[in-house]
Amino acid sequence: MNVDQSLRTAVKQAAEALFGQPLSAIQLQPTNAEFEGSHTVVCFPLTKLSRKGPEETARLVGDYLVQHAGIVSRYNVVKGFLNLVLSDQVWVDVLRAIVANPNYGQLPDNGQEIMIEYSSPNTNKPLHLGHLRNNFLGWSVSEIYKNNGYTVRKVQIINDRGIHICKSMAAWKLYGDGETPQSTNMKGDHLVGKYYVEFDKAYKAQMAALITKGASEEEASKQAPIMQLASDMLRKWEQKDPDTVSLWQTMNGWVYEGFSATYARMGVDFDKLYYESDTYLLGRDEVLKGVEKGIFFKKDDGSVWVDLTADGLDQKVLLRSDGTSVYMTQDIGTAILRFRDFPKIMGQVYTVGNEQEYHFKVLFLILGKLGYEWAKQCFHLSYGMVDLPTGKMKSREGTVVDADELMQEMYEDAEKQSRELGKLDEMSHDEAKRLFEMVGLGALKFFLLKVDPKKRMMFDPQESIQLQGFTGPFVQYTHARIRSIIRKAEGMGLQVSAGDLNGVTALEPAEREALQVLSVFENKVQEAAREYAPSIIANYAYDLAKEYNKFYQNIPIFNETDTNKLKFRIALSQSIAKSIKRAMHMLGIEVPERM
RNA sequence: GGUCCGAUAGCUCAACUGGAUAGAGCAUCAGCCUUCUAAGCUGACGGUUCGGGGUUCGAGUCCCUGUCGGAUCACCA
Repeated sequence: MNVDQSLRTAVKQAAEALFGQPLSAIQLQPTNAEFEGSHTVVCFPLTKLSRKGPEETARLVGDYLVQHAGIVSRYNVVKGFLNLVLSDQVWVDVLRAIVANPNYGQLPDNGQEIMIEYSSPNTNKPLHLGHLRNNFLGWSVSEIYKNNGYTVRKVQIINDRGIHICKSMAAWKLYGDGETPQSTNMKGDHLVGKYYVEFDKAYKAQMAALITKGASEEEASKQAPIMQLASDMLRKWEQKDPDTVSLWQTMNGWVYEGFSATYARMGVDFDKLYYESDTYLLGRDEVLKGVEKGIFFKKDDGSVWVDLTADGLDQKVLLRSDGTSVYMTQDIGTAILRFRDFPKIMGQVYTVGNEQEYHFKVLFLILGKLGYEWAKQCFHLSYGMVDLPTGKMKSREGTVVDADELMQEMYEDAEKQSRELGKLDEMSHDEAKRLFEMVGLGALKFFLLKVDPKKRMMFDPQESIQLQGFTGPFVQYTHARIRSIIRKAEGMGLQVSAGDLNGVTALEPAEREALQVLSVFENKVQEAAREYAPSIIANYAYDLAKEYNKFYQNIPIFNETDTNKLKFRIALSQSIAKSIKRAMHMLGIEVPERM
């Protein structure tokens, strides 16, 4: 039973009966903590129908609800706000329904399919903090959609082609001395990234030398030998020169090996990978077809453009004058290919930083112009940059926070803090290690996901390793506490099912309040999908844990001698633990049995 | 310069899409472990929601305007 729904219909009936007119929308909100009640009807909009003052209107509705709607036991009116107190029986029924539903928090299959893209790295350097926000967001939104009843296809596009990878290749060829991940004992992505940095160093030095010899900055940027080597490699790659392609394959292979280790530790995965090297030609074909159909136009130099001035944007290049693809071309091809591969998907979500908002605006417009209906169902999940206290992250200046290093630091810090707290007495070595991983990564993921994705956020390392307050470990700890209770109950032979929740008639305030928070879980799951916002789930998980801790602190469960009440409390605890676990899973965070 | 975001407690973030006296955490201070895990709980302190107008029963939220910060407007990706 859904309390909100019942209340809405009840208020609707009340309004019709009292004022003789149908009511389109009802404003129902949680009651402020300072007043008695759980639900509040905002009565100002009703005054137009009632032709009475807000307070009198509220009282009329309140009286009607107490008399006619079985679930409202009393009410109070503050200004135009009608605060409703539901009978405890209603709350017991709510818990009964939750206990009876093993999938509470997960909505039934809706038959719809959706594709979500995230990660999408370049293959010339390792993943960093920005990628972590991206991956955690994309993975979490996927889980949130699954919990809303969708079939989800998780994908990424790997930018494995282009000048950036040729830069690492050029530097390795010049200075690499045959180094491999095996010979250096380095992760492949880090090794390739090292040569990307080498390239930049050499490039800068060569440019400086040319400039002192009198070259302009632009000339120097093109004439630097190492850049010429990289450009040459790109040309050779496009001509499928065997040596170049082989080196490209080898170095990309190193990167993929490194990435898969990073993804494994991050706990993210994909249903299908797309490679730019496979899709850019399709994109070019589609663009050429568009030229034939008159959707795009060709300039005298042979370059192909789309005119978006009618949509308030500019003209945009789609093929260079030499016929090669640009970023946009590749994305057009990828999008089309994906809808061919997965014909049932209704739309696509692109998890990409907000610096690319313009790009996606243009992409979706172009796909629409090409006649693809699904273009309307494409959504750019645009998220803000992650800032450091020292300022913006810049790979060139070495101020990036490396993903692998950060995860390892979080692990070590979780270990250190756990030891200081003396939490490990009864734990095996393996269990302890799993716990550090859970807590370290949980802290990191929660920290990155608790903020509204749209907003730029600050990553303070000191704050991210906090285990107290509004953090992942706080929620994990609450779960472990509840599990401890459940174990004790099971040890006493107490198993609780929905049918056992009869004999309770009066609730403690702390019980009612915890139950109230528990009861809105599915609303939050829906809201999170609608907003593409894991932060809604993170905030909810925190609220739920916080509310449980209040209950835990106030009411000693096992002091209760009335078996009915005892069972009620255990059922409530159990349900909250399960909901915490499910909510945290939607964030990609595991919860421990003890900590 | 055009367009698009953002600005809320000392710091990091909320605020159910226009509702009540704007809430959490961190930090600071004061309490609570012989009772289910103190990674917890309870209190105190902390606000001209960037400034100025407007809309209405009601504005952090909507409109106008100014200030500050950021992104973007490439034959880069």
